Amino acid sequence: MCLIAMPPKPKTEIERQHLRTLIIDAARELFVSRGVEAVTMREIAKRIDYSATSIYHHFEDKESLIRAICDTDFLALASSLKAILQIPHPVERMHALGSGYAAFALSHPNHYRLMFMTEHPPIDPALSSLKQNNAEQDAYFQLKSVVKEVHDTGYFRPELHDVDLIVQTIWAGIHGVCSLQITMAQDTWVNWVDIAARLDLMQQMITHGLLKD
Amino acid sequence: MCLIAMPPKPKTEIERQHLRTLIIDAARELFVSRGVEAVTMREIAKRIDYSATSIYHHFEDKESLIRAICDTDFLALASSLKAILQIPHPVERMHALGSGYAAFALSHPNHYRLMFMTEHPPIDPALSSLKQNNAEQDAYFQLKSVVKEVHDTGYFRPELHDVDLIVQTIWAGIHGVCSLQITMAQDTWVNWVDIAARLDLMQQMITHGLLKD
DNA sequence: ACAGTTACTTAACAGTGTTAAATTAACATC
DNA sequence: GATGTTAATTTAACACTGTTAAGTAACTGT
Repeated sequence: MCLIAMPPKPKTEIERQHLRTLIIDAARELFVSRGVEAVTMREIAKRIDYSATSIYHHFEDKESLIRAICDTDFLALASSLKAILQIPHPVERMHALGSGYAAFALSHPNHYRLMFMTEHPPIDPALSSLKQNNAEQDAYFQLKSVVKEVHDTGYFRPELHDVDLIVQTIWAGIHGVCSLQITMAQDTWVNWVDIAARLDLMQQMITHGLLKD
Repeated sequence: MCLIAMPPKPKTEIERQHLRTLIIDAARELFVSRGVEAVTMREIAKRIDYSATSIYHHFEDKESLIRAICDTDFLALASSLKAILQIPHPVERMHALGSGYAAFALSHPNHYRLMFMTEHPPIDPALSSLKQNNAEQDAYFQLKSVVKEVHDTGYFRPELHDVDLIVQTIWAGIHGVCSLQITMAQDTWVNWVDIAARLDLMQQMITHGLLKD
């Protein structure tokens, strides 16, 4: 009987996975509530009653842990947008994707900050379980598909041809509203208008700015 | 004669200011080239041949130092836009302000990251030397003035009335392009189009989206 | 029964921002 | 001119960080 040190038995792969997700979940919860930098490895470990060192058995370093979380969050983002892909009219669908994306960003600000507002070392695709160009897992691809359809149907202004350019500009617009809200909403220098109104005007700007009259 | 310890004489206010700006300049240079988090207080001190501790005589902590730098950078941003305010036609001027802002962001990415992409504790206006609502010092005010003029001249779509809302949306658009570029340009997941083209389409989106046809 | 592997632990390292306790120099006063 | 005060700066130290080395206990295969 071991009361203090509680050591180990060789584990099955499934048990290893279990601890791995235990770490991820604890870390995510802490990261999300207080931000990545404020949370220490020791704290994550304490939360699941392990020593800090044991995290390093499952993740190379803190950055890897962060990216593992990002990975599942990219998936979560794409999943949260899946239902929208059912909307029949492509322009409506494009609009709804923007709103859905913003809803994700604003309701998971710390996830979002991690995913799109902090620089990460270049991704080793081998380590990521995410499938690029997959409508279930790749949010960029989801938007690109819709934009392509809107383009093919001839709704865009005639001078607009580069689908990637259009996608990246729409993305930038929505991202701009969300990221400004996340970092600067507390700032008193600016007299901030309601976020819903800002998002709405951005959407108008996107439609009026890109679509034929 | 003191060779090693080189200690102090009571300094005049002007000499104090001198060391203060010495610290700021050294810190800025390091921050800008490698980012805030990567630079240590000891390193800044070594750069100007002082001990780390002496920085704390001039700045309460690292965050204060960072904000002092931000402060001068906000001023630099507004200054860099001053010439644009001479452009006679308000719509042209609005467009040029967007380009000028983006040029600043993209040529000083680490300043920009500090100014608009990282959360700071709420500003104590007493500690800031910046004058709000001043055309020489407040970039938000600069844009707002132009937008107001465009609005008063009746160029905006008739349904657009809230000047702050318009300003914040234009800002979000340009900021979105710039911040996405700064954090994600290295990301290989997305097939990035040339930044100039993205900026250009955003500007088109702004004009077509907000102005009367 | 014994080695080897696995899963973990404690201890330690090198570094961080920051603070307390000297140290030294110039000034003001007697 | 000695003396005490004050200001500027230093070295030493603290509490903490991510991370690594070295150890330990339990299970496995032989």
